[in-house]
Amino acid sequence: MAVQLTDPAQPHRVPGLRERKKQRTRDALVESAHRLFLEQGYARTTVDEIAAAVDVSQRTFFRYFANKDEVALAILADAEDHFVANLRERPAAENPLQALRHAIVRTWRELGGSPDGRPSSITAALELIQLIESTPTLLAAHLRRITEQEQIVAGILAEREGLDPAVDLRPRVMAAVFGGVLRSAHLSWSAEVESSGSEGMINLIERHFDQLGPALAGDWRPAV
Amino acid sequence: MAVQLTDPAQPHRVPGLRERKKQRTRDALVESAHRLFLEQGYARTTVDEIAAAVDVSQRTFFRYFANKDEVALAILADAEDHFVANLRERPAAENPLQALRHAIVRTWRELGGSPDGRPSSITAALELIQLIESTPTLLAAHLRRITEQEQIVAGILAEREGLDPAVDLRPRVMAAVFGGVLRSAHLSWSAEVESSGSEGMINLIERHFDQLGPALAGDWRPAV
DNA sequence: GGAGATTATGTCAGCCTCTGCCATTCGGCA
DNA sequence: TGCCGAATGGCAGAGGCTGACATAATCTCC
Repeated sequence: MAVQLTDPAQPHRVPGLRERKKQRTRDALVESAHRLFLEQGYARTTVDEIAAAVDVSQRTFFRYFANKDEVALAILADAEDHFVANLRERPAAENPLQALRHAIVRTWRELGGSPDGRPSSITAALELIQLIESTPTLLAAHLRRITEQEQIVAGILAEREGLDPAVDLRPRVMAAVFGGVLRSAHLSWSAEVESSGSEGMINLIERHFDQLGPALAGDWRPAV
Repeated sequence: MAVQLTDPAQPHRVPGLRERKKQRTRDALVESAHRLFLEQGYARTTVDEIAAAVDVSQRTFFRYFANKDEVALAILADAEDHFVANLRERPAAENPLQALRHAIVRTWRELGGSPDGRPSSITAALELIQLIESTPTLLAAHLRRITEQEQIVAGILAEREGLDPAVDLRPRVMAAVFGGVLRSAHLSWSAEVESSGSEGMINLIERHFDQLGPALAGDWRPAV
């Protein structure tokens, strides 16, 4: 989830200088951190370096991000927000699995298709996924965030279907399954030698979804 | 995975004093750490405290465990080993989903049923699961371990079915789904006010598995 | 436009996790 | 008994992270 630094109570007011400055500092920290992590690795980059790159004290860094993980994973927050929004907009006619699948594919397409001003939020996202898969510490933090997202997804699904998530287990099970499939796709993607861009990622996600039915089917014998 | 400190090359030789001492130190560290974590919380317990409780230097602690997470999660290693062994022993006639389900249920029954000498490895495991769910740092580390386990599970499934895991996505998808279902069950269990023992856990796992089919089914309308 | 209230930032001290290095001690074994 | 390798302890230090306090920047209202 992208942090909302501006006051949400006054949606149409131009944020003051203070807010704009904070946003700029935050963005600069995320960008510098991302660049440094890619250049020298996550562990070999210190918080002091990141702060220095933005000309800010270390203490200030920790006022923007609770820890080093957070600044690294911030890049995925955008995508996650998009996904949640997309899921909420899926037509009621779709069943949960369809809605999830369409929402995630659409999210990747949106991020990949439109270079929205910035060079590309998608490039950074894909770079980050590779970094995550090769950095145990980051992977752990990422997985925790993912499971939090799953709770939200479960809530949306329950709402869609008019179910009480405290009683009916299906939303949570579905969200967990979805999370698993997605993680598996990410892993496959990052393991590829030439990790293709968002097209390759979308392709892998689709293929993994396609295997969900066959995997759960009783008999695996007939080859894929 | 329970660390094997004794020399595996000579299975029938009585381990020497040195090995036994190391095993005792390790066990003591795990036990003390677990007790302290439950008493005062994970974050509020320092490594120094744990080491002091076993009368060992901090430096020695870090020779046994790579980090603080590891000593906490060590308690689940036994259960994980049991599970992997159980999965390998499932008859070939069972399909993957059945094999996974039976293996995990059997694992919990074994741990819960036979108080094997020690007061109860199961009690500690259940306590730990609750601790994990209420401690973000631990949860992150736990999730990372779980996903590593999933790779192993995927390998076993591929072997069972005679598939090449590099080509066929089904083993990995199945392993990821299984991991998701299990994690969901753990979460449900730990959220219960009066978290019943292993019986309650087994019951929840069964119920979550039962919801797997219905969750993936097209139509959710007919209530559970 | 300025006084005073808010808020962001910097500095500093300090705790905790984790690591490398070297000296010492302990168990295994001839 | 004496030697060798393994385990341990102590120490110094890097790096993540936090609380407390002072300073500087912005905002608000007159």
